[in-house]
Amino acid sequence: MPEILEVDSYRALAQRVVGATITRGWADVYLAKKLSAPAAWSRVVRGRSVKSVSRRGKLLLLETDGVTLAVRFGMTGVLLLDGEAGIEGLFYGPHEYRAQWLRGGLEFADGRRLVVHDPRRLARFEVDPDLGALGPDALTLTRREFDRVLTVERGEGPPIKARLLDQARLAGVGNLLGDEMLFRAGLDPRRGTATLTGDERTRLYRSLNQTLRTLGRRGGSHLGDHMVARFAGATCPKDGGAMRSATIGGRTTFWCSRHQK
DNA sequence: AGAAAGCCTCGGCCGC
DNA sequence: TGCGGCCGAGGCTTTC
Repeated sequence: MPEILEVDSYRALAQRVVGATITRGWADVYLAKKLSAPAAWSRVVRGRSVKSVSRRGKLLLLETDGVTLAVRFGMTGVLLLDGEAGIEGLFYGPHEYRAQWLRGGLEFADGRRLVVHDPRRLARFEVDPDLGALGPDALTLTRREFDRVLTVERGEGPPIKARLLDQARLAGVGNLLGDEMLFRAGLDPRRGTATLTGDERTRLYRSLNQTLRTLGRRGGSHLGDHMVARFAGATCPKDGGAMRSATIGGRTTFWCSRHQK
């Protein structure tokens, strides 16, 4: 579930530990998969103090004196601070938290605990992540940056949906946000990226911003207008057209056959 | 039983 | 025809 909006709320939660000193860190073998060894996390984090907290796309960043600690949340990761969730609830998966699904975290000198709850174990800890591998952040994307996101080297380029999900080009948009912004922009997700006209690019840029603001206000990536029609045989809530679905960019995609051209 | 909102790797093939 | 890089498929993992 975590797309950029959820991770941004995790960031806001984690902001509260700025200034705190880490006394202990732990991680299970999955959470530590990108590290040299499972024990590396404990070793690296001990004694560090948190200088600042930020986010790049779906990656949460904790700057400490010396290293940058990062968290990827995968599909079901949630950040908890002393049992308080960074978000309201999960769309998929359980709507409850279980101790057995706490996969790792940090403990501070003041007694607080920041932990990752992740039933499906696709969340990952990282140390000094390569931020160069990520495109510009979707929440602060300028029009100029967006035009670069849509720049294609050859031919028609990938389907526009696939390009929006490509974290190396644009950081933060996941499957649900991608579908919602295309739904609002009235664009067929299968369209080759380079086939978009100037007007369509403008429409999509506005839709991206509007989608992020609106769903941010509503409280999550799963609260988009097209969500009620995310099943086989659904009818478009906007114009009653038949909804279609296919795998695009590796993810299940839904769109309206009538107003998304 | 099948599909799931993320990410990573690999192999095929596209276009120069 | 050769090559680099792009792009999609598949896998990971567990749950409902």
